[in-house]
Amino acid sequence: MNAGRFSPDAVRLDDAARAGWLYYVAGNTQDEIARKLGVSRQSAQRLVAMAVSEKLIKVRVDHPIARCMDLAGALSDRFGLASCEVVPSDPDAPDLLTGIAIAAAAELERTLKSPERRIVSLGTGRALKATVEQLPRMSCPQHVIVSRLGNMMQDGSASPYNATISLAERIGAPHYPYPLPVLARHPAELSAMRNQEAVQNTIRLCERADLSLVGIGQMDRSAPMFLDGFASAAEMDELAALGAVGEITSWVYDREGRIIDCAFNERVASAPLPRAGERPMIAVATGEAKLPAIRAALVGHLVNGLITSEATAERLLAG
Amino acid sequence: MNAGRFSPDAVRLDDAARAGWLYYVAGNTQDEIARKLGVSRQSAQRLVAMAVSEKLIKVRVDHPIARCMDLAGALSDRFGLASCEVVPSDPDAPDLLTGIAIAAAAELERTLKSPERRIVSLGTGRALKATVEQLPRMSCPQHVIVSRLGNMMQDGSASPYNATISLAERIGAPHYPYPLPVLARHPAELSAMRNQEAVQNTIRLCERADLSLVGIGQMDRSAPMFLDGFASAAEMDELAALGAVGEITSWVYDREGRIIDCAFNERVASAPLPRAGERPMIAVATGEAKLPAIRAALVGHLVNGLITSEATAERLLAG
DNA sequence: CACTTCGACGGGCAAATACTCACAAAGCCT
DNA sequence: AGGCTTTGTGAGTATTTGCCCGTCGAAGTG
Repeated sequence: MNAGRFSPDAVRLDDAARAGWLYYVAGNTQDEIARKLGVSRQSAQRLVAMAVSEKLIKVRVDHPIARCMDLAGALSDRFGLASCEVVPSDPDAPDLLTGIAIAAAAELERTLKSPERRIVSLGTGRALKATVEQLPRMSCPQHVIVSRLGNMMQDGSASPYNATISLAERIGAPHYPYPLPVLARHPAELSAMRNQEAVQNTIRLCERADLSLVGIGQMDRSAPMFLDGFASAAEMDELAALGAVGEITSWVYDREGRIIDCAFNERVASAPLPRAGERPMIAVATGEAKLPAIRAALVGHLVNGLITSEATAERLLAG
Repeated sequence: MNAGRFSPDAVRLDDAARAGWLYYVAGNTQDEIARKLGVSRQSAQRLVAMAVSEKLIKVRVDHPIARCMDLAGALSDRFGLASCEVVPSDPDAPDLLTGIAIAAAAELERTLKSPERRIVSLGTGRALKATVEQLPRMSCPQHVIVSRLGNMMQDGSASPYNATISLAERIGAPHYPYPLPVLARHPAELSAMRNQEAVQNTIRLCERADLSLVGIGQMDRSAPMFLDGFASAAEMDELAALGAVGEITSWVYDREGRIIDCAFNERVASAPLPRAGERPMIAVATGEAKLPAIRAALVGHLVNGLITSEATAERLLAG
């Protein structure tokens, strides 16, 4: 028999383990445990509580979702997120948008269910488009949908993946498209544009949004920004040289999540991106290619929420 | 996305898992869960209850309870066991399988965690079935699961309590069902069966198993063997007259743990039971009714490991 | 199309559980 | 020894949980 074996502490811990076993495994009530161990009910409660606080009780949830919640918790801790959701990946198609779109739609739906007026601001992109498609039709004339960035290029042609209009249509809410192109031709033009009453108003709405959903764009040659023609190859190279790793509503940032001070960003007409606000600003993004962009956005607190896939969450934590 | 992924049931189960995680792992109250998931408190309660009833929640107590360790040590000494585990009993339900199933699952898990290939052989019975249910899902394609005995009666109907298939499914490992019925009709038939290539191969796997878990059957009128229809009342009487007190994978033995030389055993098709091998052969059994059967198995070194309950351990040592 | 059945929902309530507080016993320092 | 801190205890109370039951809507049926 070793020394500490019967020390008061050890005996008490044994009792705690026994109480914890009777409670969690055998399903007794604390009253029954008290009777069986011959102590008062309050003591039994304390023993059970001790078993928990001393980590004697290990609980695990045996469902794929559980792993996702573990990952979500870890991401929240690591990056100080107010909200984080991780969706199971299909191993064969880990970056399918459907999963995160469903999760993002659920988040959106919760906000829209409110009877009080809510302002929802949206970015653009495939992920958000898919999100809106997952939202059931509902009637919410009390809310307002506002776009955080323009819908067209300098030449007036419309950008695809505009989620604002579809969302507003789907839920029957008034909406505010962003009344500017994505990029101004030069900084001077931009400041003139910004003075317009409608623009000011829209930006104010964005600032007051009760929920904002944005996509995250990577900065390599598969960048949405490049593919959709908002930036030329030359511009992409230039940005890459400045350390750009990602963009949110066209604001280009570096690997620390700092909006880069450069010619391109000086032409970005989108609503300003507040750093780490109080209000939910949630990124909806997944995919190997977007990893550096997502990581930087989290590090720089450009967003305080994330909806992503299991595979991406794992990579984010590993890196 | 596979078919069932978004079926209503699956979604509900996901929510249940989520609720269970938030409740048991994250320590939320049901009210908080309700708010987070956007449902009423009552629904949250139902989800948590479902997570429990669907066995999504696994609890184990991580503490060597002194009394149980004493009993385990005493049993090991007395019967020369290589391993012995005693789990606390609930005084009002001393023979609950849950407790020993959790312990056996933990043992099994230790073996399965190995990156090298392991061969695990299993018997049948309620205890083993419960054990497999306690095992978390994991991915172990490197291991092999093999059954020590058949899964069906002479007429081809399947026996319940088959643990091999569930285990193999749960961990995604290849498995070898035992390619014979439990009993042959007569010894001649048996020796013909034994010559089959598949049978030889399966038996060899059993002999090389790195871990074997078996149940223990008593031989009175509550015998699993009798209740499940593998032996008639007449056969049971005959065996009792020959001094049978228990059976392991259908091999019937007497109170000294000797396999009885009799007509019944000559028809048993199960893999041979090596006496006191080097490799772990662990019995998972508890209950007043099984006492003589367990004691004899230990005395005769039919097994070299035991997982049982506190109450049973005490009785074994007392007798 | 009306009717029945079934399952889910949420309100309400009683039981179970967690927390607070005041007190007493035990260890500890001076 | 005496005061001090620490730790456990029981009583009382607030919170949380489990369950019953009436209601409602969807799906099935004649």
